[in-house]
Amino acid sequence: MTLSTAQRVAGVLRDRIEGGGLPPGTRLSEEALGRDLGVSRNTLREAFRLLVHESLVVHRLNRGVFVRVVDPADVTDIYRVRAALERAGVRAAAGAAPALRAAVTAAVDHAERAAARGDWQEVASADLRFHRALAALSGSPRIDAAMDRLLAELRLAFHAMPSPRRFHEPFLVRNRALARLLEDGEHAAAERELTTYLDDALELILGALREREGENA
Amino acid sequence: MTLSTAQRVAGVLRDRIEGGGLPPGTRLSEEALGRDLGVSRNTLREAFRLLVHESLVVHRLNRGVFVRVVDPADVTDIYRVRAALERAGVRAAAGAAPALRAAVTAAVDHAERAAARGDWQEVASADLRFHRALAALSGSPRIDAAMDRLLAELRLAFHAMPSPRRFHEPFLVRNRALARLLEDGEHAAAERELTTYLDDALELILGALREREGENA
DNA sequence: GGCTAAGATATTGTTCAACAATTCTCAATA
DNA sequence: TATTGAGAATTGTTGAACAATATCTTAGCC
Repeated sequence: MTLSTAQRVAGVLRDRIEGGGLPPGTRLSEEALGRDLGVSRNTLREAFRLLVHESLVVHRLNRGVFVRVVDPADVTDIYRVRAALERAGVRAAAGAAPALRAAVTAAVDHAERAAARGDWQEVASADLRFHRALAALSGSPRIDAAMDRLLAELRLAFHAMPSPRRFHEPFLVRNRALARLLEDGEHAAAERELTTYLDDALELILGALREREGENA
Repeated sequence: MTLSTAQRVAGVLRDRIEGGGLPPGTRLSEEALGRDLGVSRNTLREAFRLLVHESLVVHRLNRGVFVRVVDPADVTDIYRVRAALERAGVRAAAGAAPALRAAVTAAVDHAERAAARGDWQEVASADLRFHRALAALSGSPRIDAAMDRLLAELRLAFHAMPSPRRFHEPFLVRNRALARLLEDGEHAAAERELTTYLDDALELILGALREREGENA
């Protein structure tokens, strides 16, 4: 066993949260969960800390931990950071390792193949990989880790999205265009396109969140 | 008491680490520290998690927690991320809230006053505040938090620096120049200057680390 | 009826003691 | 010198207990 119990428990909870089994806002009771998963409260608390670090849950003193609720302000902020990190990647594209540049194109290829066979879940996943690959062009472990955390947070917000197809389809062609600009060394143009790209995506998500907000009111 | 015991303990350890009382590489024994601070092992472990989150310590399974050792590769990476975040701030300067822009100038003023009276410790602190203020121009809570973590990590590396004056003095005038470019709306020039600025600072630190490396060999 | 306040209940925060699992130490051996 | 293996030391995990805090209930009041 190379993973601690707390790490395994955190893994189970992570899956349940990302799978929708534990919707945003749910309170994670120490006693109930500990009994359910067969671990002590102390170990469960260590698992909670790990998830707090991934910002999948929030911890409120004397009140417990809750599945993170990602509101429109959070989404806006996440896109601000993404813009900073992905732009840095695009800027570094010229001097990036060939393997890192290849990963960008590979992600776009993958997304297009998934779209061709109508697997929109996989398209969504490949799209996230594409953006992570953009940021990874910087060759920075800390930027990679930051992107992973940001995209995990964003996945929580995507739970509120109705149709993955409606959201991802328009961006397939833009991903390809962006990848081509990078291959051709058009860095300034790529940076400009990336900026408007992210702005448009943000607007789409905010629109969907507002709709869902309306439903629940 | 609005702070948990674990948070207070983490605070004590943070001070000891940043104050140099616990040098990089030191192993933090649960039994010894718990006895010293008068808290149980479980509480101490929660405090450790908080410090791991701040990346002041690292946790190795079954081996314990150690004060973080920041090596040249880390410093280089930290500067990569800083460049991404501070450049994003500079880019957002035009539309930033007046209070955020004022904070940049205020930090430069503060540093110059501290230098005038020879308080180089305070100059160092004001310099960090200046760079945090640059990143904060984005108006993003996540970028602010990320910068705080990065600068905390960097402070660990500064322990190896011989003279704060030798390192910070040359940058006083460049800080002022950068702030002025921002005030005058010269954003492109500011971004260029920031890039070379950070490259130069990185070289200086790496040089100092290499020197110290030589001493210990 | 609705509101406030006091008390009862449930949950988290912290400690302790014990044992299991893993790593480290170091002497004996080839 | 390198290796191995037993013993020591340390971390990982558990369960129970009590304290501190939050939440719920209910009695009393307007």
